[in-house]
Amino acid sequence: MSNERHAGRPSKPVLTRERILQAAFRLAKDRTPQQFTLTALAQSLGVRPSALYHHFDGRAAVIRAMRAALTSEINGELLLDEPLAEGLRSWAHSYRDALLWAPGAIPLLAVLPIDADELSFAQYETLTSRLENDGWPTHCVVHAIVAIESFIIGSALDALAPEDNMSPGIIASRFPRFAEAERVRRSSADRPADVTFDIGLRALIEGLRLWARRQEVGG
Amino acid sequence: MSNERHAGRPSKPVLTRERILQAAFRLAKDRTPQQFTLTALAQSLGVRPSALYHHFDGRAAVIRAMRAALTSEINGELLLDEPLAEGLRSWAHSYRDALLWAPGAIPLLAVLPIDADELSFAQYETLTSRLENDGWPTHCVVHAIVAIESFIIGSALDALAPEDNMSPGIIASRFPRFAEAERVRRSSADRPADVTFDIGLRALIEGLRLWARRQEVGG
DNA sequence: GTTGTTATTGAAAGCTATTCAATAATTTAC
DNA sequence: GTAAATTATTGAATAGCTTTCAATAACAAC
Repeated sequence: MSNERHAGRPSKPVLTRERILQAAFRLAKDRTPQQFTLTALAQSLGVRPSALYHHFDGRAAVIRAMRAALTSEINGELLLDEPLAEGLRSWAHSYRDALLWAPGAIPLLAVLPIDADELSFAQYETLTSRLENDGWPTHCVVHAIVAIESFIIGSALDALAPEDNMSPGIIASRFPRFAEAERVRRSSADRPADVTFDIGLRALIEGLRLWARRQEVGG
Repeated sequence: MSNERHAGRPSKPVLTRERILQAAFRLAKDRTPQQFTLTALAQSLGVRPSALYHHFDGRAAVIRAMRAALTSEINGELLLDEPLAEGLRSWAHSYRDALLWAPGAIPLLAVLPIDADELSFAQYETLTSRLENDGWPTHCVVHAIVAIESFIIGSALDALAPEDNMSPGIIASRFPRFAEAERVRRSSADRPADVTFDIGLRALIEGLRLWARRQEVGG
């Protein structure tokens, strides 16, 4: 029972950046950002909060590292799938999946100033090449990328909301048409938020492609 | 100089819910969520933090009230504009504008569990009616609404990022095609985020309309 | 005028992040 | 092999946060 640790360096190292990050993601899964504290993180690792400062510069640094870890989970290779629309969709799904893997982390990340990293730029470069090679005018490319990314992030936030968020319940009688439409949507086998994401994504990509075509012709 | 206030009820009431909310929005404009504290809010009102508890149940209640205020800024009437696509676009712009009016509030709101309120439901009901009257199949309606709303929220978050967020700067040489495409986008007179939002919104609406049409025919 | 209600201050408890000295184990240097 | 340096932890201390509650003073009702 002498699992007690004293002050001083432990015989076997207790913490690593990886272990801390793992615990951070575990914690983020079922905590609100306010409940995501270094105290709780330390406790889940059986360690004092100050010990974390040997591996990270503080709470914000932990969260930045989490974002980097999530970013690296996005599979940029998928962008090369054929045809283009297919590659875009696969990549977008991979992006959203990575975000949803740690639900509690999304608002956490949304709150920090975003410093686009190396890896994100690499993916943007790939995206740009694919779009341009497919005939998209240069001035359309970044608009398309940002629009898709915005949709992905908004959809991830939507997926966080409780599933019955859109069900008026008692209010149903006062908003009958919407209540019925929502009932229909929820009758699907899959999670409504997932279905909506796929539908919206396809629609957005198709709409952007049509727009880019018109830009091409019109000048 | 005897502006000093003692303990005890002041001669003229110092606080009202409205005054507190005004100050909260002012504060949210240039503070991160972490810096959005009741202490700071109280100070900006020349009052002690505990005084706020007479008007709101706490920090979360203040933020909820801010969300309600923002929601009421969204102009649902615009949904009735003709034609449908035009109404949708006006409404979406009004929605995003309301969010952007208090930039610091967006991450704040994104963090709280979202309890859709009366007013949101009313707008959803209007939306549903418009779409159905325009021939959209019932099972398409809520997917379309949620997709558009996700895009709006994602775009609002995007507009929060520093403007030069996407400019690789020194990294330009390593990602030449993207760097050039982004340079072109930023050469526009308007704020890039605003332009992208309008483009993406049109594309999304067009894509959704095409999809809904196909659903109509195919069953 | 007394009594009750209201809106504030002030004090206190219990969180939090962060800093830094103290400590002990390991690694390095000689 | 031992001394010195480095490393990874604990423990204590500070400062700021939210929240609760008693104390206070003005106003309102009767």
